[in-house]
Amino acid sequence: MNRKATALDVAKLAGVSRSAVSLVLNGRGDGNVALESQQRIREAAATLNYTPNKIALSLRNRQSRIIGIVSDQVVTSPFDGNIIAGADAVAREHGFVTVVMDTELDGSRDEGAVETLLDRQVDGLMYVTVGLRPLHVPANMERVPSILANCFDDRPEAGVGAVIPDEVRGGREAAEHVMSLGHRDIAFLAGDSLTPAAPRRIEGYRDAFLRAGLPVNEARVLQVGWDIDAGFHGAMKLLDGVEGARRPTAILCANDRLAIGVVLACYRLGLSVPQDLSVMGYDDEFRVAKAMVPALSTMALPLREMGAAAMTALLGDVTQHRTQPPEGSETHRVPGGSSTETMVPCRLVVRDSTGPVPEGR
Amino acid sequence: MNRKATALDVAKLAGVSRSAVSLVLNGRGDGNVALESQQRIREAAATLNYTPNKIALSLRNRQSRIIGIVSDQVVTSPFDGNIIAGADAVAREHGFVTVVMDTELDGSRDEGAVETLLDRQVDGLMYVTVGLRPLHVPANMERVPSILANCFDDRPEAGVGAVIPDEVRGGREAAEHVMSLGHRDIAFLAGDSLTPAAPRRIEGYRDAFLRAGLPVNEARVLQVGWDIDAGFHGAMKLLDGVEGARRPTAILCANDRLAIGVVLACYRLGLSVPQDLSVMGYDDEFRVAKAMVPALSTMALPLREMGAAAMTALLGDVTQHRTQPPEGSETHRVPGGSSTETMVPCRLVVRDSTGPVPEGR
DNA sequence: TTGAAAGCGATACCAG
DNA sequence: CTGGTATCGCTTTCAA
Repeated sequence: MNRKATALDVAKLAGVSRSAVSLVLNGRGDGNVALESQQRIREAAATLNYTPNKIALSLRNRQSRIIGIVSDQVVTSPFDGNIIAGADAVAREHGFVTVVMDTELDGSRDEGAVETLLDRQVDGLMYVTVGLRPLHVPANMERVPSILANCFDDRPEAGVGAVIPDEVRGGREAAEHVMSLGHRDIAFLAGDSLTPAAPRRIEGYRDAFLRAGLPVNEARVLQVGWDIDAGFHGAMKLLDGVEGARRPTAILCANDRLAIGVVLACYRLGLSVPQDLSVMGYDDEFRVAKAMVPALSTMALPLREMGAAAMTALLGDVTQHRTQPPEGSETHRVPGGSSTETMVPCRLVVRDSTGPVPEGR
Repeated sequence: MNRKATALDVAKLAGVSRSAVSLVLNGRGDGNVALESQQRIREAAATLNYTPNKIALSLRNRQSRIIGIVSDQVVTSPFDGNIIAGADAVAREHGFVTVVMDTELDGSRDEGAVETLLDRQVDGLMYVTVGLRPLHVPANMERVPSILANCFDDRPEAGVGAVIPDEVRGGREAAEHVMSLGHRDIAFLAGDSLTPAAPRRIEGYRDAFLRAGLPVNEARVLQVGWDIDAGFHGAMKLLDGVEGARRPTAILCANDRLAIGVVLACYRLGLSVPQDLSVMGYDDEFRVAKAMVPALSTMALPLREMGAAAMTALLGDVTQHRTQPPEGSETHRVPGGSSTETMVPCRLVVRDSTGPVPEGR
């Protein structure tokens, strides 16, 4: 627990002044400090195991190199987690650290979280949500460069930039995948209309039919919820007691857990996947989609990419911002730049739960 | 983006000195500052929306009020996530903030993470792992108060305290639960022996038989892995083509995903759960165990509690530590106090996947 | 080429 | 009861 070495300790050991230490260790030694002094300084720093105190640095530079992340719910979901992981990796590359505050779905807590983070002098702020949704951006967020990931500003003018997945396209490409296998009677088991994710995926599903010149059978679209049991009961409704020719040949699910429920229902009814019925998930949930029996074909959410893209944009803003302030001018956040909506495409993952349409259908 | 107000601004507006501001705002005003001055100071602070700069505070107090958390893999698992959530809640209550660095299972990165965190002057460190396991504690961790959650020091002397779940007891109580329903031929589908979790749960399973005065049938214990497909194939081995009377009547799984696989296999074989076979999970994974069809009986890991317990112990150490340093003494981390292993019990959750043993077994 | 000094923002001690 | 001053650790400017 010995106290860490300071620049002064290094200076003493090397027999020079603090300033010299600072210069040398920041690469501005050449042309300012004698070469032999530089050498001694570096050695001293090494033996003392010196690293500058980031807190002092932050105070001095008025820049903490901390990015605050406010999250819906990191906790229980792989979703936020992966976005944050992607963001964090980019931040780390640039010498930033992230601190995340989780509101655990208590919307009233986000103002406080932003406040705390701002008090800590974060250089930028990112708001991440588990599911795609409009966000009422906490008031103080605009005090520093900010960005939204997996959510978007609920005000029409879109004050804060956002990075979101292209759900419409995802839904469309999922449908096109099974269509390419010959399926025409395709059901869609959606989550709910509380968040825009399901509606957008459904929109994509409709687009696919439109593009293929096929009619959409609205009775095939069921909004059932998001969990395994919802998938199970939804599939039962679609399949149980329904004679073969009137059954859909493929079921698209709005997430992988629904797909588990569907497969469960199929097995219970003695149906094989994908021989009798093709099933698709959505999300490519870690340790689930790939490990299912059969392994799930699914539409992977580009979570890490979204996090990385969001952080890249944010860091751009942060560093730009930093060099800017003309000392005392009431700089308002410049619209433009990051205050746009960036759509990241989803990725089709074909595994074993989708196959050719059964003979005669 | 106007620069935040400083104590000096408040002092100016109130027409007093910085020191007065400091005293009043820290509750030490009475008896030191005139009442009317206090009033003016408070007003000034309010109108300027003043909050002290935490960075300056940290520098001054040599205490950052930041706890660093190094994690295996927050990202993709609800496991770490919940531990961290529990820890974070406690930290927040005490005015601390946590910053977590995820090594994403790259063991070589934890030294670096600890280094970064230490550079940031964290007041304490916590190491969290996804699965229970022995940990080679990174060298520098001992420079500040530290604790392990869901892992334990691999050195025999146990230098660093740890909070872990009582897996042996969990395994035993899971077995006792189905025994209480009349089951005697009980199989155990374990993960693997790479981590201590499965072996300990198996040990508990054996304990249950021992206590009940029953023999353990070692052929009923299968170490298959941790995923859905492993559960599926494990169950197939146990059930497929095996005549009724020679089948186990209950299968205990080392996690909930294995249990999903087992149920999948049962349905495929035309077996009902729990009428023909009782199935138990482990972990009580969020959005999985409860939503399964049938809802899974399981042994809940006390993740939040573990996180909370670990943070409570750590904070105790941190604050104690702080008042202690006799200025320049080579204080070594005192063994005792938190450097013990705390076992947190798991919680039996009975749902619909376990039931009375079938007639005649 | 080097060292001394001025902040960054806040606290605490100590004269006045 | 109050205000000046040193300090935390570092960077940067300015003289010597």
